[in-house]
Amino acid sequence: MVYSTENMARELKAARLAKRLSQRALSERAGVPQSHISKIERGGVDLRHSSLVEIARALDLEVTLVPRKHLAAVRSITRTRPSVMDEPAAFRHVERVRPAYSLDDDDHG
Amino acid sequence: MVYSTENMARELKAARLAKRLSQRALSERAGVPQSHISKIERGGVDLRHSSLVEIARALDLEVTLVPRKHLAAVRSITRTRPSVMDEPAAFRHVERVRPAYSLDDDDHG
DNA sequence: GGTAGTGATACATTAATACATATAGAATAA
DNA sequence: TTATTCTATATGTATTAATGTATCACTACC
Repeated sequence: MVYSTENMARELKAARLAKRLSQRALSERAGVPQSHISKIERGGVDLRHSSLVEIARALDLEVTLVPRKHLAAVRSITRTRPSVMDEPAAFRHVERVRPAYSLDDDDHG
Repeated sequence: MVYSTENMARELKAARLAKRLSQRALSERAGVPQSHISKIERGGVDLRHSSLVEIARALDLEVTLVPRKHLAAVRSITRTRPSVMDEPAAFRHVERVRPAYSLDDDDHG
């Protein structure tokens, strides 16, 4: 699976958890089956752009194109640090995720 | 075709033209057939995420998720502002003043 | 025990991307 | 004119996203 896909999957999952939504709740908001949400978050899907936008918006996120040279500045604005205790108990057993929307890039120069 | 797709198409085309690249030149950079670039820019394709990322990177752009509440701030950076590192070192200590949010925009919804 | 909520997974089906290759039309330059 | 460049378009094929439905394991709580 492509790096960009896995990375996006992590970001979406982190954003969902930060909003304390279950996959089913998100699936209703976004109009996508829960089974598909699951597959997406596990990195098993190379999302179509329109689908990504739909899901992102259901999470109050917008998909944007940022010039590379402005990436650091953008990251400094969008960085957040969700606390473990912000999550509902039901989610705490879930694998811990990194900060939402961190644009940590490695792959590809 | 979906709005988000058309909008992305416009942004990609604008970015390509800004870099003064032909579709063919971009297709070689991104490893995608020129015919596909054409279709994309005409809004006839709902790109997969990995494809979008490839093409965007060939244009020195990164696909990012931005929380809606930070959109205005991000746009004000992205708009056309030169990055800090483009300035002579001697000016970098000067506090940056933020112009009012520019209203010109081709949205994102 | 039972119930409810969560996420992962399976399956069949439909629809669409992505690709290679080729070509046509418009504009420009030699 | 000819040649070149750029964009739009067409055809055919393989891959796969997306959907609908359903089930299973696990956890938490009554």
